[in-house]
Amino acid sequence: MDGMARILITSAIPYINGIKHLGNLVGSQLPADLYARFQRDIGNEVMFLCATDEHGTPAELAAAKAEQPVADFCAEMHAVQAKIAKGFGLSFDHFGRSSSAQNHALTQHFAGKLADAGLIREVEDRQIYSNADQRFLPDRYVEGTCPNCGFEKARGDQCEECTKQLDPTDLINPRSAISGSTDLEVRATKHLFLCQSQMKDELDAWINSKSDWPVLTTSIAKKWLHDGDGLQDRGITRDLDWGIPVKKGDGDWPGMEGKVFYVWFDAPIEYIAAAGEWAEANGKAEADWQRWWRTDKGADDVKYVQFMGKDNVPFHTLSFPATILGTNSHNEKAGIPERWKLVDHLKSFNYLNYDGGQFSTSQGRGIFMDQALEILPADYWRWWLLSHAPESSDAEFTWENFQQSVNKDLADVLGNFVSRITKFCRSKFGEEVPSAGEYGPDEEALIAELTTRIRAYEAHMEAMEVRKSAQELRAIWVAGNEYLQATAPWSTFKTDPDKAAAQVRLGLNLIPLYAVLSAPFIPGAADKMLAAMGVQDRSWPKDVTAALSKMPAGHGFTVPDVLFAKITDEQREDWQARFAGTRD
RNA sequence: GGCGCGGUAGCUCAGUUGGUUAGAGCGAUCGACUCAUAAUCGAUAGGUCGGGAGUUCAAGUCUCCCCCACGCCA
Repeated sequence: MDGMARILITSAIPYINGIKHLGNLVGSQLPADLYARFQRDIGNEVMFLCATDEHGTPAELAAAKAEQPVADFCAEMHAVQAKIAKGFGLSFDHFGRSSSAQNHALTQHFAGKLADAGLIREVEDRQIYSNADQRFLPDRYVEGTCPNCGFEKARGDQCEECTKQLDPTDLINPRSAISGSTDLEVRATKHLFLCQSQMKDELDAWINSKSDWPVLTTSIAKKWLHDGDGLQDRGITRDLDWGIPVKKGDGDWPGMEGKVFYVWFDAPIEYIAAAGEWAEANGKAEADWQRWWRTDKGADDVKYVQFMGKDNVPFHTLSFPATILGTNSHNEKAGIPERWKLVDHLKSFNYLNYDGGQFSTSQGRGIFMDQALEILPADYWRWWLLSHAPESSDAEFTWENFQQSVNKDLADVLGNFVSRITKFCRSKFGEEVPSAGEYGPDEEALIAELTTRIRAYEAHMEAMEVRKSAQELRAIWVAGNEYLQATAPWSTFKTDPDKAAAQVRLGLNLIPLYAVLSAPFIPGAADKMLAAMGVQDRSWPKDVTAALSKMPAGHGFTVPDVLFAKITDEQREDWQARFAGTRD
């Protein structure tokens, strides 16, 4: 916190196909937002980027189901996701789209660089083509009878009944999962593979240098690096219409006409492209976004942090870095200055389960982001999800736990604190900060405790220790209640009104302090607190004594409405029943 | 089957490079207060740290075996 640091933050980009559930939210976007808000609040320069991941077969099929052109479908779903993200207070500097012109250009650019570097090879392959659908079918979109167990709805990649790995050509009576057509044929096709295996040692050394990354992150990466025959090359193209056309930079790629890049290749590049979209949307120059991503153009002092669920770790620790490292080392050899930023810290999360099972997008099981906002304000969800973030292991959402935590932490400890001190002041001194009395040992002790705790809170936030941060913040709220309980201004008032005035003055000043500290977790309530207190100064409490004088004697305020209404047993039971099944 | 992450009070979790009587929040019980959203504050109870063996002066913390849950891969 000495000097202004520059922090680049990206959250795993959600797939365009439908609204995400709370498990997705807590695994990437929400903790990323917490970190972004905190870094901004302590005065650092932040670029927080996210986007929708729009390419691939699932998007095409969802669009077909909605009877829409896929581009229209994506545009519509992007708007829906953007609106919900806003509803949750996700403070992206830009929420982009992997289908953007910027991503097309960059993806083709990187592919060209990798080809120049000798890191791309062409592979002849035979794939199932559906004449009725007029398209190649990805393995899992071929259905048929399992040759192993006879299950009639086995998928071309694996039989879900006997779990045997399959090749689509193994299936008996194969048919298209899209149209049901049996008019299928095997056709020869050609695909590009990224030669990750060539970069195994470089990636290994890089991962090994990251001693401060979560164990979850490095263990997944090392497993992929060393398991079996080691890191495998991966196909980066597909025979689809919807996607980024395969090109070598600006030029054509002979033999690859009509093919597009595979989503996992273009999706992470969208992190970079989103910065370009940000620049375009805000009337900025190329240099303005490049200073975040190009180490040869000012991004050297940027700290880049990624947030994601554990399922995304392999792509972010191996495939995307292979793209960046391969490009950079090629440029170095060729004497080209262009260098791209690699991730500095990768914060990964386990899964959040729902009431004894998994959240499931495909089965519609659990609570989805739009539904969550329909029943409660974002702050309730933000607080519970973040204070129970699945950091060390999978975590579980239950309605009982949610009700209990939220009622206790938000309504009783924080909300009621604001309520009790403002109402007491109003009844004894009116709606302005009383001026009489001086601070004494009780107040000094409180300030000392708060200082210690705030420093601990900052350290946890800086380290992205989400649960610990929440715990410390809660302890800071509790300290206010302890102070009131110990000094008891309602008693003091009877014998020494001046002293009570000083106690109330301090109590009131805790509200804007709490608002600023809590804003990364519960931005909505923080705004309400500051507004009610008539405080515009949102500066971070580097000095607690100074921070506790934002409401000087005579400063007017209003008693805010109840900050957090409690969740009643009836509501809980109602929601429990409503979200017990699956969504259509 | 292989690998990975976990298995610590009723519940959710902390436990740094092995070191005095294993901690927190919630819940429970008791008490204090009555300003407040029947809120708050304090105290107490509750754990052979999944099981077993080993290393060590000393192990929740290291080693080995086993059991359970979850995940990834075959």
